[in-house]
Amino acid sequence: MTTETLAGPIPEVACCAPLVRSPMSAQEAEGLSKVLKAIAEPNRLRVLSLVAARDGAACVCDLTEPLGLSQPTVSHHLKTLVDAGLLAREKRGVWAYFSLVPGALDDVARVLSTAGVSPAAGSPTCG
Amino acid sequence: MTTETLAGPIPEVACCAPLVRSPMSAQEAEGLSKVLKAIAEPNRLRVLSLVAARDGAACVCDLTEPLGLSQPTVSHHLKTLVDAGLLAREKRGVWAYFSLVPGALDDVARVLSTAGVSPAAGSPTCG
DNA sequence: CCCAGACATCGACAGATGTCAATATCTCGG
DNA sequence: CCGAGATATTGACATCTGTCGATGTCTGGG
Repeated sequence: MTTETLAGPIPEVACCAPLVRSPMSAQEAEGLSKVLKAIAEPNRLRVLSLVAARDGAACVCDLTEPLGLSQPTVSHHLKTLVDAGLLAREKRGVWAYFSLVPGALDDVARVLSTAGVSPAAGSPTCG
Repeated sequence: MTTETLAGPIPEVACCAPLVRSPMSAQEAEGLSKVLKAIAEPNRLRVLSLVAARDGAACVCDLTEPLGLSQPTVSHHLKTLVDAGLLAREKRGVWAYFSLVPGALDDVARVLSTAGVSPAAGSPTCG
């Protein structure tokens, strides 16, 4: 058990759900909202930005200073982002390294985008 | 005066701020978070979806039933989305019609996307 | 002029959320 | 085995947020 089961099966963002296409069900909205709520917090946005800036891998101690938050609070935000499927956690020795999950942010972006609605972009693995 | 000044100058999402590019300042994160918080709510996601589905224009009375919410609550959510710059409000007679602000959701999508970081997509009007 | 209907605002309330201090857990070196 | 250091968890607290009922405001018809 490397604390893999954090809070379920990850909300799987909502691959292929253009938002601006057909009326969204309450259930779909709930799932997408979970991921968006994870992103829609100033300090978590900065976390994502900082992780990306450090070549995609950062530990907690790298983030407390630039964020100006306590260590528990940073850990809390990181857990939120991992649960949302946006960050991956890798324990390396004493340190825990967090990295962006490839494509996770892009999935969210694709759902919000209205460009994909018209028949133009061929999204992969979306059948 | 068609009730244009609702709650300020609109957070102007964050045209050209790739999120995954350089460490985001607290101020930038605050602004982007305001728009994302507006989107990151299940019923507001459904509002956007419903408005888009009705050819991009819907009044309050069109939304209360499918959402299962009271009229004041729907008005509240609509105001939040208008303040965030995602919806536009047009008073036509007794009815108030809400429509998607063209490009608003796409701006958010572009900020979240990591695709634009590598030199590939030529984003317009971003100099 | 007055009424009916659509929408906005207000006041109140329960639940969610961000934050920290204190503490627990885990890993490495000696 | 023990201590040091990094991270996770817990408990508490203030604040924010979504919701509704009641009420105010505006427009059009008679």
